[in-house]
Amino acid sequence: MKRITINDIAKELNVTPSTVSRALSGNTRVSIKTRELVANKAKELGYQQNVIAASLRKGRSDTIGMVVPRINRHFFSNVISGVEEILNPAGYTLLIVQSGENFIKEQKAIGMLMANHVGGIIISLSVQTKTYDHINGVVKRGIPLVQFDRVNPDIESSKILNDNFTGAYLATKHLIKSGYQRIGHLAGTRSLKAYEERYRGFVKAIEEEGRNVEDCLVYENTITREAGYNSIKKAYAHNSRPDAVFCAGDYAALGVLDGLKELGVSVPEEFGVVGFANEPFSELIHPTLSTVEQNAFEMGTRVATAMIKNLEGKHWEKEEVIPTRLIVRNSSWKK
Amino acid sequence: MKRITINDIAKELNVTPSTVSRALSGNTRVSIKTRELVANKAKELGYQQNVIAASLRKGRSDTIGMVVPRINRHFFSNVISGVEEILNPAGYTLLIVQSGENFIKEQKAIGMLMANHVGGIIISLSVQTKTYDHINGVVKRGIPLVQFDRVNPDIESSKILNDNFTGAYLATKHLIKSGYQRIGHLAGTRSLKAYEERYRGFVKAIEEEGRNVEDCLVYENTITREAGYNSIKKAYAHNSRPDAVFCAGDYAALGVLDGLKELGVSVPEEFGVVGFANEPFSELIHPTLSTVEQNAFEMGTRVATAMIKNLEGKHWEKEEVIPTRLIVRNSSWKK
DNA sequence: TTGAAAGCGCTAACAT
DNA sequence: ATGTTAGCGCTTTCAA
Repeated sequence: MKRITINDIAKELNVTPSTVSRALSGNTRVSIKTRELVANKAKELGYQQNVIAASLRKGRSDTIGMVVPRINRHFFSNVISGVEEILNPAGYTLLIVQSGENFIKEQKAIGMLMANHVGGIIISLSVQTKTYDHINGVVKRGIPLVQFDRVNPDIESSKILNDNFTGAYLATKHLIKSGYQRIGHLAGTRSLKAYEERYRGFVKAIEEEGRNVEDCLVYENTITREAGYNSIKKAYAHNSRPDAVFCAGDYAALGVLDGLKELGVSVPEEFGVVGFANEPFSELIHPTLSTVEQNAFEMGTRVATAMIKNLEGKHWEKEEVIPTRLIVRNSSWKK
Repeated sequence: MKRITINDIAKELNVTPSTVSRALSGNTRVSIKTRELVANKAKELGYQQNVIAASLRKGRSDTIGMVVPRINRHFFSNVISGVEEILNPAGYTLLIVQSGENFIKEQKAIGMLMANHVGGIIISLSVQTKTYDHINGVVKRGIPLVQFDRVNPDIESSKILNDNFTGAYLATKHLIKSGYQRIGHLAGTRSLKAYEERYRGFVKAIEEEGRNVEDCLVYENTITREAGYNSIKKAYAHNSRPDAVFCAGDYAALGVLDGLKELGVSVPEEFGVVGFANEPFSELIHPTLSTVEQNAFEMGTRVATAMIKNLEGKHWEKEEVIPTRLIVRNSSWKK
């Protein structure tokens, strides 16, 4: 079963391939009649454009590459959905690659996308990434770049970010207003701006109340369930134990709840917990977890919109910030 | 910044592009010395193959297309990871598209993949899909096809399946052995073979005990949390109410637990619940949910392996079944 | 062991 | 409004 090409259509209609090509792309310099003729014949023969040939000729393609750390994270898979929502109807195709939070794989992914001549690249950096030659290479080649969530601020590109600062600020403020006295923070790695911002939001809220951050228990690099569990156990051995924590991630918060249950501490009566990310499980556990919601889907649509702007030629380097929202559930007092 | 082509390398080395092409692909008909020379010059100039041009010329590409209902489902995103684990090291690139459980989008996705001249297609059908011309078109064009999980048995292709039957059988058997008397089943749509099999496994276990399926409460098309909730409420109004249910999905089981909590029925003392899929939340909720685990990652590696076999030319149509495993947690008695 | 030449299917500049 | 021509970068047959 041979594929139908524009030459086949041209022959059947006694016109040249150029005319068919123009007709198919809706060029107005082809008569309406011919355009209809071509369209009908194309449908009749079951013609399907060979986009490979087209992009070779045009020197660019309508495929957009996207590099994410992990596809099976709620946040990323929803950003992807948002991106597709915009990109597909606009005629673009998404090529998704996972870096697996691995620097080498991230480099390879970029190389693969370049070899495939993608029209643009969307990326959220791996935690391991500390050097940026591979990303700069993309920019140097003139390929439109959009960074999101885990971005490098020094690279020239559109950047779409979550409002981590405000989310963290509101979460901490909420714990304070709820009457908790000694509020701790389980932070992520400071080298990632997202976590750094959450830390800063926490600090702002604490200081605004005239309290002293030095008095707060802050654990760094504590984002897994296990780390959360261990840290609350350790905190309880501390002489100035906290009575609430704001966690930079829901998994850490989950670990904290595990530990508190084991210690026989009641939540939210004796201890308040707020997480970050609104993972699907956060409303399913007991008690349900107060958390900060990131609008992943909207982030995706904004990412895609920025990419299209870039593809349309305008040097679109705007930095956009997506608002976050505090969701109060049962792991903290409603106040 | 112009891209380096094999012509650039050829000119610098005073050989022809053909030689460079052969050298780069490791053809032994090129002298070792020339091959080294070419390799070094390629690295020096930063050459990167233009896979678009190569696949146009070769008439096939090393890109594999994959159509899944939704990327943000635990099961599918893990199958994808498994596929990538095998495909990427073998030099293939995965192009992922979501059908969003929508028939039209599924058709479009297939069309897009064909237009991109993918070397093969991997698919798990949408729930809506009832006609199969688009899939048959793939087979007719001679493009290797691998179906997984949600497959159409009549289409000639490799098929990788979960052992839904045994999983369901073991789950139901477990409820019986635990001493529950009247066991119900929340089923999925019967038009999907996976759900049909789960139903059959349930029936087999029931009948094997000399019980009568007609006595069991079976609700069809009940896989969401809400549907699970509603059905348990309805079941409790029933004159021969069940004291256990095997659910074809974890979300329905979650809804059942919601309903039971509201009804003041204690689990597992008065009522047993087993789900299916081992969704991440199933071990986080209270009580933790007994369920049937599907090995999504392994399914992915098997899918990819089957695809490679097909690409290597052998007509590889084997049907493979991945074992499932019962995980007993606190929503049913351990027996 | 290497070169010459053709062509994959399409688009676009330049005719007419 | 349509045709002519060239070529994107690569692979591959045929020839030397």
